[in-house]
Amino acid sequence: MSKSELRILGQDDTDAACCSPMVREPLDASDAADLARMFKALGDPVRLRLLSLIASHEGGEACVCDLTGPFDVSQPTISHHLKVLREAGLVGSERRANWVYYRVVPAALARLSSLLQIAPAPAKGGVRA
Amino acid sequence: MSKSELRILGQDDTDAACCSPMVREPLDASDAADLARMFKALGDPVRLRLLSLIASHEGGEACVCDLTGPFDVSQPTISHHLKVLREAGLVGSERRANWVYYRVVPAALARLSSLLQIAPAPAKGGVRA
DNA sequence: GGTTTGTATCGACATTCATCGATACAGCTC
DNA sequence: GAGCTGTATCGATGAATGTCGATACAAACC
Repeated sequence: MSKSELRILGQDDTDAACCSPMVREPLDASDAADLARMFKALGDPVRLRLLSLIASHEGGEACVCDLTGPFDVSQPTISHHLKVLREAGLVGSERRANWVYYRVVPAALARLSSLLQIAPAPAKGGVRA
Repeated sequence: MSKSELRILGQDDTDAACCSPMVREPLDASDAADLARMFKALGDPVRLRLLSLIASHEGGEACVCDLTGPFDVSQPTISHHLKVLREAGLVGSERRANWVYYRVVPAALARLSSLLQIAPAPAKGGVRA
């Protein structure tokens, strides 16, 4: 398993219904703690670039050997950052032969994205035209 | 002024064109540093709930007096967190009489949201509808 | 089996961060 | 002006974080 799990991105409604944007209602404390762990994982430039490199890599996955090159930090540091992303649920990893391949977890990114989504036209009375 | 600034949310295209999702191409280092500061600001449960409270408050704004109640932390701590959100560009503040009102900066949230947006159908071979 | 290559863990260190109490500042009301 | 209320800043402190070199683990290759 875990390889054949390629589900369509916004399609799994187990997670899809979870996240109305936070303009609609205030987050409760437990949701906030959960989401904050994910945002915190994104709160480092190296990790952000790592995620971007993984997401934009061909096939949607990249091995660690592809990721250590573009940075000025050491290999243990890259490994540490990947672990943070993995434990936040933003990426998953799989070992194939000598290499470990990382790929993004689309549902996690979609959850954060939709949380930050803002109503395009709030129809809030005074703001009209 | 500054009160009449209520522009429609996703409408200002000055920032709207900035952000192709990071699946399309890897972020460069300076963009990543900029974005990481914003995500880091979201990486705390108190700040996330603060932002949510502000965004969901009627009129799209809330005074600090509305924000200190729901938390177990002290008033200076709330003030500190609001400062972090403000310096990250996620909220703006305005003083009116005794009270200071905070409101979200929609363009900032939209930028982060669209960055995390994932291509709805990557045309990955098998996954098509 | 020994060696080599790719990745993760360990221990240490400097820096940043979240939090607090005390206090200062801003603006209202009397 | 005096006092009051709402908010921000200051200084301190314990905890978390990013980084490194050294080292351990995993899998291939000879």
